Amino acid sequence: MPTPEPVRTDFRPLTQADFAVPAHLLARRLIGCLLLVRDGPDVAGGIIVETEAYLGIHDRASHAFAGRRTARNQSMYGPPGLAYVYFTYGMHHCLNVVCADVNVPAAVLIRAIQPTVGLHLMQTRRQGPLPERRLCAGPGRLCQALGISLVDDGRRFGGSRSRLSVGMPDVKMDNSRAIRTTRIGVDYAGSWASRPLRWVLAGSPWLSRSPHS
DNA sequence: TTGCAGATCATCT
DNA sequence: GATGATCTGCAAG
Repeated sequence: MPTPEPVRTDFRPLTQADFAVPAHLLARRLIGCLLLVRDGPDVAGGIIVETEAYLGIHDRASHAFAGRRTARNQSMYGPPGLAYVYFTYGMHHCLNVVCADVNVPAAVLIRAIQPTVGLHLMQTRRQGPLPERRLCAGPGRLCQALGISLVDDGRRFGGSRSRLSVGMPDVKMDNSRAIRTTRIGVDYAGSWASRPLRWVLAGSPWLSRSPHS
């Protein structure tokens, strides 16, 4: 019989102004923030420990490279503070936070969280039991654990009663250990592949991959 | 611990 | 028809 954890909703949600910054700044800012996803009475989420910035039309690794605008990526062109959720490899969803400005297709991919809220629910969704460090370590795993799918594409990150919310916890994690590394899985992107646009909380056991592997 | 192959399908060319 | 902002299990070292 699992012990229910307290549901923490005591945090300051980020506002549209917080999201209206370039992706590399938001990627840094999100490290240490709390991400929560509600599903009726259920809540799941945790502390963001790994992000990647996708800068826009000049970023070869971005879905919006060269101004590409399709049915899939149109959320990227929306106002800051939307979710851009896409489906890939035939089985995985990935969650991004749209930032910058309307018609500027920049976004931050959430790659890993330290799960803190709704652990039992996340284990169920992931068909666990799994070691906690594998529960939300990777963009696909994270979406599965949080129950995120294409129905969340274009949804707004709102206040603590919204389905999606992200914000500063009342006791903010020390993110002075946030460091930059290169992004994962974008080897095809030429010189953009070697740009340090991935942020991780150094030494965190919850990362999808260590910075030096 | 590391590396590879297979799964599986929306999206784009 | 090819590909991918991935994950998993298994085999090899």
